[in-house]
Amino acid sequence: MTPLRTILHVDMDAFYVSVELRRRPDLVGKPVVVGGTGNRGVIAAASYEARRFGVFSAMPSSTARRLCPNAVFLPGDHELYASVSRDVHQIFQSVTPYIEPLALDEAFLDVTGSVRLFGDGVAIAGLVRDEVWSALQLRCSVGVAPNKFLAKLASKAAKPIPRPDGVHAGSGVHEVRPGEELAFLHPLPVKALWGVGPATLERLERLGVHTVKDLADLDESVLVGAIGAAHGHHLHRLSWAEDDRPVEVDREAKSIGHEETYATDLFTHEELRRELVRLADGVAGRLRAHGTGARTLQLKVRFAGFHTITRSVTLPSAVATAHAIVQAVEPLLDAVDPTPGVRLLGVSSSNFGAPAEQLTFDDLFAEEHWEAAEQTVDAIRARFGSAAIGPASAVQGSKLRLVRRGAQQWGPDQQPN
DNA sequence: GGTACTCACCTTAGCTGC
DNA sequence: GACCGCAGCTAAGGTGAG
Repeated sequence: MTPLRTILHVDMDAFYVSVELRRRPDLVGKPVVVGGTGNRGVIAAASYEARRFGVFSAMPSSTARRLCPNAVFLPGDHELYASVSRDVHQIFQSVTPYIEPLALDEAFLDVTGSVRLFGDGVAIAGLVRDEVWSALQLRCSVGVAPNKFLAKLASKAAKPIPRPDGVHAGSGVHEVRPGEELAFLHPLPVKALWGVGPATLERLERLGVHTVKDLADLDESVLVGAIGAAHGHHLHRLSWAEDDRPVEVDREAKSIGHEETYATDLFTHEELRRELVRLADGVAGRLRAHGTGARTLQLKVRFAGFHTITRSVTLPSAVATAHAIVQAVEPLLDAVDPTPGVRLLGVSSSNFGAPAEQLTFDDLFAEEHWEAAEQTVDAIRARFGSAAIGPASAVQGSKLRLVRRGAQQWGPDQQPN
């Protein structure tokens, strides 16, 4: 029997849009979307007024334009949202040190040890909401429950509701009390469960499972047979409101990667290599910032028809320079036929460890020089910005294009005419 | 016909060493 | 030398989340 916990899930309401509205108050109450402005972009966030027209995050920008032609489309500013997110987390810190960030706009808070100081979970949720509003002029919804999974569903139940006739205010805070878990959980559609996406939903519906109760009543062995052992056991436990995962304060990243969709497809190895150098440069910089290196490097290629392949290589020792990453990944890229057209290229790194431990003396000597050079680049970027300097081989002729991290978070921008 | 980016985790298959 | 079972690793693809 696990001790009773009080977990909050705090979810900012239309976060990116709300941050934009602070500097564009003239747009308050209007349909506003933030995301990729180009035809290959997607929506990152939509105001509740835009949601009334069926516009939601992750929707292709072109679809959103069709559904809501009057919406104001704003390009995203990832660095600004990250900065505001840090301000929000400062407020969380005032009620508990046990914070697990899930994304820029949401986090779990374990406030079990804070109730004696601040009151019960609902009181703490109210405190957080009030402080976020008064300090930052941002709204959030809070779920209160004995575990993470229920807290997350509860925060969703507290959200504003966009309907064709208008936006209806949500409760702001929703609590699932101990003993009331199944009454809250079982009527929900099964796709509300964390871990049920389109593919799993289709398999579950083939078994006649539509609600969480249907899933709970299903024999666990049937579920495991349909969706696999790990996933099946996990979902079965969730359907009975069982979730003892702790709020993890210091989660270490296990992979670091960059990928980019291009406004127009690439057809030559020369173009691909140039993009590979840019991506490797970005990945290497982040590896060094984390004070680590990576042994496994993965190349991702998405072709014009959306078919995607991955190719990976595991090195004998970890690397942390763009030079070494390009050396490792380039042969994988050379084996790819780009003639169908490449719309996306990505490089990611995993299997972290201290770099350059097992190299030969000659390798080490050369790698040390690259590392020193790239550390100098890090220092220049820290002072003058990430677009101030970059590898010459990533630049074509006079067309300097050093995109800062997050600048194309939601797809390529609209192409100038 | 339209689908970004980043990260985590799982499954399956193949290979290697014992 | 051939084969088996097992564990561990790697590679590739898939799924899901926010």
